[in-house]
Amino acid sequence: MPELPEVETVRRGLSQHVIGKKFKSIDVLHPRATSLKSIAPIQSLRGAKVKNIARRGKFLWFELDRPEVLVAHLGMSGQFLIQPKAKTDEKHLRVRLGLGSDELRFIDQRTFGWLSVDQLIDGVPSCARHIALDPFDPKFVMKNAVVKFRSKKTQVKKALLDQEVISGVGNIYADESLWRSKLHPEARIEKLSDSKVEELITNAHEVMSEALAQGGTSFDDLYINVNGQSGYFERSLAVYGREGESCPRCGGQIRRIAFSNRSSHFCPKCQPRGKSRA
DNA sequence: ACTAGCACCTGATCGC
DNA sequence: TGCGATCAGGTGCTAG
Repeated sequence: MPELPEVETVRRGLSQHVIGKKFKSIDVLHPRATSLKSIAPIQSLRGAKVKNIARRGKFLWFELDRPEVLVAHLGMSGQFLIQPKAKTDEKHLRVRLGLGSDELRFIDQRTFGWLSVDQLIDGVPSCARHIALDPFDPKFVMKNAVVKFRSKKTQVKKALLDQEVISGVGNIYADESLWRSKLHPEARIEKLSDSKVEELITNAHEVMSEALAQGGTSFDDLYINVNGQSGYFERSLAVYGREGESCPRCGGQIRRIAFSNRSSHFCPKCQPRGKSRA
């Protein structure tokens, strides 16, 4: 579910409410809430004080007053909520971290999200070391990303979603970036120039920046900020979830096609597949 | 070494 | 009303 703008919105919310607080108690209510890669039980972080909260792509981590970090991935339906201790448990509450009068709750309907204890290697949790820099990272270098992107022999949308090429982009912002770039999701990368790939990555960065400014995209309450607020970028989407509607650019009819157990939304009129090879 | 495909879950919605 | 099929913001394993 949550892509970079949503995860960054959550990171900012957590920063406001959790930095400087101690995990006074930790209760794990579902076994799948802990990643198999965790180097220690989540409960072992009891007593740790949160110093900072960092992110790369869709991975979040809490830096603590000890060498270990608490890593979190929201998967498709994970969320963090700051709640008063007395508040009734949510149906899919998986982990409860006591902060004093409030609790930090990790809630996750589909259980694809997880928490883990990990160590930092060069400032990044070892479980996230394979994740590429995202376009918001100060160390992100466009030229390197373009080279990596063009080395892939696949469809353009596959590479855009490949978190080892560029991180942070998910299904919504992939479709929106491709629309902005007038690229068919199934276009072959081999046919794209350096400058076209750079344009695509720039558009991905831009659409995610705009979404972040709106607090992300919320279709329902599966994605909300730590205080329960929705994001408002849904109204600005051009193609995602708009099958059958008119393309805001050319008026063509937006189509939805199958894409590896999921969907791609695009305008066949202004996102042509590209010239077929001779 | 690379890529495609599917498994991992729960719940909402749609068509019959 | 019920029931199966399909779909949903992601990642990672494995077969080829």
